[in-house]
Amino acid sequence: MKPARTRFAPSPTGFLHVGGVRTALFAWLVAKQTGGQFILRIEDTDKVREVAGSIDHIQDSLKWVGINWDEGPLKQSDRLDIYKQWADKLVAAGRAYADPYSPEELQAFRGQAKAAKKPFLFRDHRPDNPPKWDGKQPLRFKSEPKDYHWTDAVMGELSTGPEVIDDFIIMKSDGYPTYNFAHIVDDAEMNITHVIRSQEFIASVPKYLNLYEALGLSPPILASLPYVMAPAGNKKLSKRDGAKDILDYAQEGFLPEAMINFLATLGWNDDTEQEIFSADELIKKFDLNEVHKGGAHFDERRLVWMDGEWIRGEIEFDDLYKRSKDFWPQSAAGYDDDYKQKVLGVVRERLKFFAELPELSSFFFEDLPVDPELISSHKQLKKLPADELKNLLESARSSLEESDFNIDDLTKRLNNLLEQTAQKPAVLFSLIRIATTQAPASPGLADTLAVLGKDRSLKRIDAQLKTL
RNA sequence: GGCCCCAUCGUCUAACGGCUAGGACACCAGGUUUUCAUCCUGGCAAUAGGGGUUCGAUUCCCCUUGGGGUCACCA
Repeated sequence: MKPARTRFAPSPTGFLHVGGVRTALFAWLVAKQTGGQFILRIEDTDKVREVAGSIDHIQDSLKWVGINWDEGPLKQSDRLDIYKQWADKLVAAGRAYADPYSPEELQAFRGQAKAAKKPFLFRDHRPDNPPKWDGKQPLRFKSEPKDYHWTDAVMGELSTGPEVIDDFIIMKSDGYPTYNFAHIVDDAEMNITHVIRSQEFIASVPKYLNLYEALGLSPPILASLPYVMAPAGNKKLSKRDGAKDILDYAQEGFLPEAMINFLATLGWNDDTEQEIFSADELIKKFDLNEVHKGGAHFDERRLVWMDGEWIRGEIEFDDLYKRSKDFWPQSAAGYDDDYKQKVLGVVRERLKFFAELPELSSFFFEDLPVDPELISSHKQLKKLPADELKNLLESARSSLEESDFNIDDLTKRLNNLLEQTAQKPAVLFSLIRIATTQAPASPGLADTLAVLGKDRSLKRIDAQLKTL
C-alpha cells in the first residue's frame, strides 16, 4: 500500500469530545497502516470563535489516547500569505472576483429566494462588472456548474447535479481564508492523500471538486465519516448537549487503550465478532471501506465495560499499578508500593475504571468506625441475637489469632470454622467480613484478611466485639 | 422547500441472494463457599411499511415513511 498522508484538522474552539477523537483516530489508523504520516493542522481562520487554550487542549487529548502526529501542529493563521497567493492566481485566471454586495443586500437576495421557495444561489446575482479585489471585500470563487459523480471511501458512489454548484467566498474581508478554500490549499500543499472528516461536508464536496478543477489539482481520496450520535435521540453528539471532554475520561481513570478500542468499534467492524482490539491490531485491520454509513450512538456503558475488560485482562499488572498512581484514596498516602500492589491485586477484578478505586479500597488503608447498620440490615445476621454473633466472632478471633495470615492458612481456618460452628458462610463469613472491613462490599474474605494482616484484622474484630 | 445521505434487538454490530437472523453491551434469572465483582449457564429483544425481481430476499430494484446533513464573510 502506498504511504498515506492524512490529517486531523480541528478548529480551536474548545475541547475534543469522543466524536472528534474518533475522526482523528480513523485518519491516524489509515496513515499508520500504510507507513505514512499523520498531520495535525489547526484550522484557526475564525478569530471570533477561537477559544484560548484550545490548541494545547487538543494536543493533550490526542497525546492521551496515543494518537501521535508526525507533523504539526500547523496553524492556518501562520499561512495567510500562502492563501493570498493561491487566491491571486484564481483572480488572475478569471476564476475569482470581489463580492460587491453589502450583507444587507445579500440578505435581501436570500429572502427573495426563500419567498420563492427556491434555493439561494449567489451565481444568479453575479455582478457584471465586479470591482477590482482589494482585499477589503470578500473574494468569491467563480464556479462552473456541472454534474458530478465521485466515490467516497465510506459512503460509496455519490452524485449531484449542477444546481448545487455555487460561487462561494474563499477569502473573507478580514484577510482570512474560509475553510472551504484554506483546507483545499493546505491539503494540496501538504500532499494529503486522504481527506477523512465527518459527513457534514458531503454536500459541499461538489463545490470543492469544482474548485480543485479550477486550481488544476486532482482531488485526494475523500472519506466521509458518519456521526457519533448522542446517547438518546437522533442528534449528533455535541458539546452543547453535554458531550464530555475526552480528557474527562482520562481524569476518571479510563485507559487510553480502552478508549481507542471503544472508538474504533463505534462505526467500524471487521466482519468478525471480535470486540477487543489493541491499537496495533487496529492499525493492521482497520479499513475505511468497512466503516458504516449510518450514525452510531455513543453508549458510555459499553465504554465502561470495555475499560473493565482491559483492566482485568489486557494490561500487565505492573503496568496497571503504575497507571493507578493518581487514583488512590488520600488515606493510602502513607502506604508503600508493596501494600498497594496487594490491594490492587484483590480489587482488580471489580474495578471498571480507576475513579472507583477509593470506594473499593479505602478500608484497606483506614480504620472505619463500627457501623451497626451493616449487621442490622444484613439478611441473615439481623435475625441472630447479639450474644450469638458475639460467640461466633470470638471463635473466629481465637482461630485467626493462631494464623500466620498467609492465604492458604486463612482459607483452611475459615473452612474449619464453618464446620466447627456449623454455620453457613452467609452468616459466618459475612460477620467476619463486616467486622474487618466495615464496608458493604469487599473482595473475598481470605484475600481481604491476607492483605489486611493479622494485627489490623484482630484489632477490627475487637472493635466489633465491643458493640455486641 | 431544493439537493444529498442513511435505516437489523434499547445500544454497538454479524449474516457470497440460501440453516431456527448470530455475537457483544445493558437488563432479568440461576450457578460458582459470604457481600460486591469476576466467571459460567439460560432468558428477554431486531430486519420501518408496501410493492416488485427470484425457486428463495436482511441482502437487488422502486415507492412510502422515518431520521440526518446542507443551502454562512462557521468550520
